[in-house]
Amino acid sequence: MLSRPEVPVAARPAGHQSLLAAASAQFAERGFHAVSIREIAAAAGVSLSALYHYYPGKHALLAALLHEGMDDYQARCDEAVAEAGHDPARRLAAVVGATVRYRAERSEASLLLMNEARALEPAERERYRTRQREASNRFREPIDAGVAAGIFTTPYPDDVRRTIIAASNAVAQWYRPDGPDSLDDLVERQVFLAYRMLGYEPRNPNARGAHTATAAGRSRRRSP
Amino acid sequence: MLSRPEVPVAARPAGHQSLLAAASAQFAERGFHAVSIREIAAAAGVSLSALYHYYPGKHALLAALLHEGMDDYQARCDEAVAEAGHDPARRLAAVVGATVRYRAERSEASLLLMNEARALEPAERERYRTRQREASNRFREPIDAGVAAGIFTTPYPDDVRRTIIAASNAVAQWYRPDGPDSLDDLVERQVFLAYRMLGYEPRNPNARGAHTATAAGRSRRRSP
DNA sequence: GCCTACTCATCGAACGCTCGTTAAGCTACT
DNA sequence: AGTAGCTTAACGAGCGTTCGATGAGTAGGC
Repeated sequence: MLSRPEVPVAARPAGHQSLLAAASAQFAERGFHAVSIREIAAAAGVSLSALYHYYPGKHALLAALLHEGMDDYQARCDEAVAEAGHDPARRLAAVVGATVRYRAERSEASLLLMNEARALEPAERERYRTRQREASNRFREPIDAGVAAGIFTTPYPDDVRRTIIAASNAVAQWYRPDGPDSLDDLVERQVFLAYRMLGYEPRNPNARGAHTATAAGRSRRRSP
Repeated sequence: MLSRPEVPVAARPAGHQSLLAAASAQFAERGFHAVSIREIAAAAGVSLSALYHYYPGKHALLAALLHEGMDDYQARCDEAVAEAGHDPARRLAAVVGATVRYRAERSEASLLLMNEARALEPAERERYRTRQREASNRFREPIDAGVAAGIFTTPYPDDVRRTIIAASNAVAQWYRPDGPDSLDDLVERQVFLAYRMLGYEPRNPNARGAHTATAAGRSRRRSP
């Protein structure tokens, strides 16, 4: 269906893999320009020039990390939205759930996606910004649909959308998987607050998680 | 009252002033490590060494910008909270209003405060992180007070607090003073959404801006 | 009233180091 | 034989920082 194949990754040499892991960790923590390729290579346990075997330069390595992270996030959103059906409230809950989960489970990649795009070279940055806009539109669509259908009664849908996005993204900065918070509960609370801001009244508000995600969405694995 | 004097700044030489302005602009747009001190000096119209007349190095320049921005933000918060009295709802509205206004009016400084702290050297970074925690506690205090008093009925005060902070901070990234949005209206909507999430019912919800800020807070100038 | 001493604000030139990048070569497998 | 997956060694550019000098302003002693 999509242009991206389903299985073919895996066969990445260990050096390549550890290079990506080291670069992702360092870029996310300290920022693209603060990290030298010598530090990345050392952390990955390979030589400086291994990087140039896989990428034409430092910027291309960053671009690869960003696009790969974005691919992953988009795939998760696609899956969640597909399960959600056509009800705007459920569609929005699916996007919020997928986003919060990605920010929490892949916080390193999330920090990269959110903070390091400005280090890309202009052409690549423009391509990436387009993908970011698409991601932001995933929230806009169900909100506008719900407002048009009259089930979301907020007078300020744009402000609500921006607030929901900001809150979901912020998860990458504070959530710790070893903390007291269960991720499922966090998603549920985020959706609850989103509904509150939208002025949405779920039909059976007492059913735990009725509008957050399906069981399949909660304990997710990429391959069955 | 405070240890900071009221008038003595002003007498900063033109070179110093333009150095700070250039550094702030460049650091905010491209990040600390992406900008060389030669670029800053060139943009400021002074020589490289002028920087070393005022600061012991590049990192100290960043630290000065961050602390000065934080001083400014804290002073605005102090003023707004002092005007708000003791009602938790009004106190929270004052903090949200001061924050949103600062993020909108001083978006360059805000981006610096939010994104560039990680470039500080460890000791200075720790000092700065403490100030950030203090700023975050300005939201916690009125929320907890309102919950304790029973006027905020949300079951999730921590999530609401994080969402309010994230939404207020995000203003620095999207608000444009030449856009269609009036800043006063934006503040009002942000406070409205905060109240919604908190489950707070203002006594006269139709009074425009009744709970956002006083007229003095809306059209503010530092000196009378 | 003027010389002296000193500080402030700024400059140009250089230093040593680290950066991203390149070139050339070496295994080990297919 | 050829390619995939690296290696060591070097290059030039640009980095943050340092040094010493210069001119303008200014306060104090005579």
